[in-house]
Amino acid sequence: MAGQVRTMATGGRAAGWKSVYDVLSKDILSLTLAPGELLDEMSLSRRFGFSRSPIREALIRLAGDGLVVTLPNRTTIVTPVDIVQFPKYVDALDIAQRVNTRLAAELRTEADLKAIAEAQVDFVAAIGSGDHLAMSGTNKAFHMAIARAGRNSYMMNFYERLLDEGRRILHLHFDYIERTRDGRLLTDEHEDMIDAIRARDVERADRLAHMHTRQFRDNFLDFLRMNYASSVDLGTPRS
Amino acid sequence: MAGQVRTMATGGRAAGWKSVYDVLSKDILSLTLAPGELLDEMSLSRRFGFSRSPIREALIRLAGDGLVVTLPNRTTIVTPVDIVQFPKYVDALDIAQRVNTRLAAELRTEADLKAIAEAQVDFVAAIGSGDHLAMSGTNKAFHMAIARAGRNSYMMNFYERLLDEGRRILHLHFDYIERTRDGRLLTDEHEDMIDAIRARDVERADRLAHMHTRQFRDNFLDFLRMNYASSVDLGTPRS
DNA sequence: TGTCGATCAATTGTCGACAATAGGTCGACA
DNA sequence: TGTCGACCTATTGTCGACAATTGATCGACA
Repeated sequence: MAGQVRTMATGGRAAGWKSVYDVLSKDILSLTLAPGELLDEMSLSRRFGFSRSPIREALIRLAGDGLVVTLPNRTTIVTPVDIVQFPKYVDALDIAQRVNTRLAAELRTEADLKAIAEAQVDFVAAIGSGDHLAMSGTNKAFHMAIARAGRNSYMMNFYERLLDEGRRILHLHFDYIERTRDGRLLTDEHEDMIDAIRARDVERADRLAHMHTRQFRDNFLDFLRMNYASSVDLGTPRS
Repeated sequence: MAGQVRTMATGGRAAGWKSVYDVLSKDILSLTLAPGELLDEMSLSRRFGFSRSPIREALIRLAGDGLVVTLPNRTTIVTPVDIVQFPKYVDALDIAQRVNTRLAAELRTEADLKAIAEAQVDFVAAIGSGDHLAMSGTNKAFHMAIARAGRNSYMMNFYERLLDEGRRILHLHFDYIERTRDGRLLTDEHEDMIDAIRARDVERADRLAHMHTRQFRDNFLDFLRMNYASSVDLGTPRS
């Protein structure tokens, strides 16, 4: 490490583990730390300039969030993105997205609408900036604002966890989305959802949420279907 | 503390935090450790006979599970049972129960059915034993066997977290249930669910799951409605 | 060449000490 | 009597050291 990152955290105690947690969380969500990558305490201790205790505490908290995997006497790893589980992920996201968006259409206040609209403005700005981490972060913030309007913390927490996994999946194929979608990234769908919530149209909100999940799924499947490699003629295999 | 509980854990390292985690987890779920109760590291260190590090690690893991609340520089507390949120909890449990039970009816194998049936046998035995912790534990295990048959780990994890909270709520009113239900505790409903899953009757499984949630809700609301106090005549308030 | 046991180094889990924090108590003052 | 500041104590957060674990390497042997 060329230099230590000894973050001067604002606020008092717990500045150790929290600063480590925040940085690692961001790095994992943005795929700066790749799925499966090793996170050993000694390296992190040298990198952040804290002793191993706050490092360990940050890692345990990240494990609680599902972002890393810790096993006894083993080096912690960044949680792998399990593509085989993608269909299960999509099914769960669909449920969470539909329930939270329905609840928002049912229970929203004027203040909620304002917050959702502001989150969408931030999202559109992030799209313009080209900053992938900001894009995935403001997308999540938009959906969290909707979930907040739905007023069920259990459903919201479930949704948040799924959205975080979705952020990592998004980062796997941002380049692809930008090339094939003129960088649009589903902004129209967000606007439609806002309209349905404003109109208290629960069924429409549900349908839009469902379509939103399907779009996300189809984007990723298209990405997986893509063949990046140059055409290489290996000849016809002999049987 | 009259004597130390220095548990001789099987297996190697991580025996420190894990044994603390297991004991505290059980105590919290059974309400032996009451909601809101303080868990200070020094006392736990003396109680379990470990230094504070594994205690802290266990507490951070318990916080990740939602069983305790840790804040910087504050003594950790057992997560309160928030009765105001009970309706939100029931709505979320309803979704999770229905989705997992539907999926089980759709995707179950013969091995799944066997596992579910065995879990129900354990549950019935626990009812007979009168051991509240075993009753709530085997009830959870029954529903987890169903969720396993549904094959969506995201929905299963969500359900598990809700069932754990439900265990604590169950422990709040076990005596009441036993007095008013002849200790039956919904065993017939479990059998009906097994039948629907065996028959791959997805819609019936869904309905039964929904009724199961409603029954749980109604039991608890009846319990809250009960007046335990002896009748005390304070006279008619003067306006 | 493959297998096994011994050794070593780098990690992880825990220990106890030190420093920082927060709440309670006490005395002074208005 | 209520408020404020100083002091004290018991906690929490972090430190660095020690012991345990694990994987890699090496040498011996068949």
